[in-house]
Amino acid sequence: MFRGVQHINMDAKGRMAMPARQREPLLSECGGQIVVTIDTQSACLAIYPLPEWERIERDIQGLPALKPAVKRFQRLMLGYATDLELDGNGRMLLPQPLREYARLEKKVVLVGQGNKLELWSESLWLAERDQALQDSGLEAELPEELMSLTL
Amino acid sequence: MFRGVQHINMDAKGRMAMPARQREPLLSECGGQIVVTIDTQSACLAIYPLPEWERIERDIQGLPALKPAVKRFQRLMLGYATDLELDGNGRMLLPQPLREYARLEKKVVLVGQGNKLELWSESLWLAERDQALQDSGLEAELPEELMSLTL
DNA sequence: TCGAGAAGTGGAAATAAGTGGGAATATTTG
DNA sequence: CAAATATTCCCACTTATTTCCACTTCTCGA
Repeated sequence: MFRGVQHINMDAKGRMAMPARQREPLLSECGGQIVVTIDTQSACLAIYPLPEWERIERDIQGLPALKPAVKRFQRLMLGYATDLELDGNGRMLLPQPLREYARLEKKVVLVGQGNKLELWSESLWLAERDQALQDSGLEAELPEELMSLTL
Repeated sequence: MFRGVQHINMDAKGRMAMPARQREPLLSECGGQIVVTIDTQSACLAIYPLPEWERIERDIQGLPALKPAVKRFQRLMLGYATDLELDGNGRMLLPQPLREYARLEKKVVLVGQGNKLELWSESLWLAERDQALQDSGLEAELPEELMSLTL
């Protein structure tokens, strides 16, 4: 399970050190083999351990490809999906197309989401977070499902 | 069950001694494994014993993620959720993103809330408490659910 | 009121993590 | 085919984190 928010610096070569806390599970679960793709809803990347991605990939390919919207979704998710390995120092080298998609600069944020990690540019993450916090302030805006949660 | 309000000092490294009163239940219930996340309504943190958090996590992940407001809520709650353990001296080390979110300085306040603990900066806690006390004076403002309580 | 034990606090040393640079290898291009 | 450029791999340094130990303060009981 991936949890926690971490602020990370990407170096000039596009390398990013995977924080030790997340590195352990990645190495033990899949020997450091991961898949990175885009999030089609937001300008961020999704990072999966290889076995988890393979399950998702099957699900995506099982969708009815005749529907144009589904087909487009498949193109994006599967198209951008890229195999990566952690190098000897536990760093990931992010390919340029992915970096561009998520507008990643030096400062990035890694966010645990249970079965996957999300990677954001710091500025976009802060904007997203503040929007979410505002939402929570306006009770009227919240879907009913949220109101009935027992926290 | 966590009860009581306690004023605590955080040291320069962000370490905070869990009061002995709360430490017992935490150690027996989950071996000192806890999860800390943010409260999206207020600038404070929520501290759960791991098993209790896992229940909540399931509930949150079961929500309809297609609604943008729900997705944002999930990102925040799951993203900030961080595993922690009590160290040999019964202290918690709070990660910086969480400390920043709740604006925690040296003086913090730990508030028992039954199944969880809340952690506040002392100054924000005092302001929140005074506000809550004022609200309670104005009966007209209180939701119906409150009015029907037997205290 | 004094003493013993528990709880809280602080800091230093050891270890681990993060960062940057450079050399070697591969790739592209003229 | 050679030169220039890009990529990968590896090593070394710096910074941060963790662990451990020792001291102080508080609490409870005699």
